[in-house]
Amino acid sequence: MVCPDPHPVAEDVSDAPLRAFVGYRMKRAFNVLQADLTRTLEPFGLRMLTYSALALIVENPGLRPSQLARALAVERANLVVYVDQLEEAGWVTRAPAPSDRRAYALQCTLAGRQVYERALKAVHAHDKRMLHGLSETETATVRKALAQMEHHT
Amino acid sequence: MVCPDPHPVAEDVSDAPLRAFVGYRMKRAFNVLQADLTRTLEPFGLRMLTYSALALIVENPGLRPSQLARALAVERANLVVYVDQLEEAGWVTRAPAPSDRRAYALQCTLAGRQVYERALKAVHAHDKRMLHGLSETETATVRKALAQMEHHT
DNA sequence: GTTGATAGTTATGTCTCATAACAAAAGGCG
DNA sequence: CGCCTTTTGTTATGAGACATAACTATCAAC
Repeated sequence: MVCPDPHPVAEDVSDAPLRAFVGYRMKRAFNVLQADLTRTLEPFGLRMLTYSALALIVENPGLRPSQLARALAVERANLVVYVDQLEEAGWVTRAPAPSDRRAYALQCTLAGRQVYERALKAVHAHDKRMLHGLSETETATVRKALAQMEHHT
Repeated sequence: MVCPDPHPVAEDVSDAPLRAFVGYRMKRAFNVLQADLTRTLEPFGLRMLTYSALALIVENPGLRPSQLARALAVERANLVVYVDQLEEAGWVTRAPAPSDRRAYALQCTLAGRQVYERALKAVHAHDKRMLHGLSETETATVRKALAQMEHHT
């Protein structure tokens, strides 16, 4: 049974003229995804970029900030802040690089590895949530399409 | 013939651990798309959100800010700024709404309609660029997947 | 050694997005 | 009619992502 709205709300306007564009749909979908991922990471004290940085540090011990910035496609200037946060949390250390006195070798601590592994499980669950209802071939197509768009600069 | 790099650059680190997630790929792809769209709209004096707002005002003359905010999924507080910019550019007017003295009826001017129609062509070309290399069925799958992710809050 | 490029950092500014608070007006209800 | 809640547009404010310029220290090449 339909429950009539007691507060006559103003008519909803359609955004159909914008839905013609894949870019608009991506923006809307990404906003939803980002909100869900932020909620997913919040209990661990991580955000999208600090999680990404921590992941690459755990998987590539000893890498340097400039390498990390290139891998994540962020500016070195901004990466400083993310590494600062990871260091303040006690998850990452800046050790002197053996071959270059300008650079640091980024290492994760035991606590850093532990929080990463717990967060990794949550992020996997998040990703599965986002892809719910899509077949294997469909998700493969989406991955391929996104890769193509990314390299189509 | 391979040209040896005279400046021995630091080894590239892979972001493979993050590529497992569709969310990460979406972020990377959307950054590229957003940069291209920003360049596309810049000659018209428009940005992503002012273009979106203008599009819905042109296609739905007389709609009110609260309706527009709902359609675009942005907060009313932020929409004010976008409408301000469109009004200052002389593309949109805030006329008093006949039935509600709190609200405005948003109308586009002739200049607003003209800049919209020219920008629309450019945005269509941008969208086609972004989907280059994908078949009809593949783009249909991408649209379906994005719609599903969006409504999977 | 001098020069030019690179590493990390700091400061600054823009854009997107969210929230809180407010006055004016509308609508429901006794 | 008066009371109360909601809605509307708005302002102010803060967080977060992103870019750029400028600086010091170091490297690397000639």
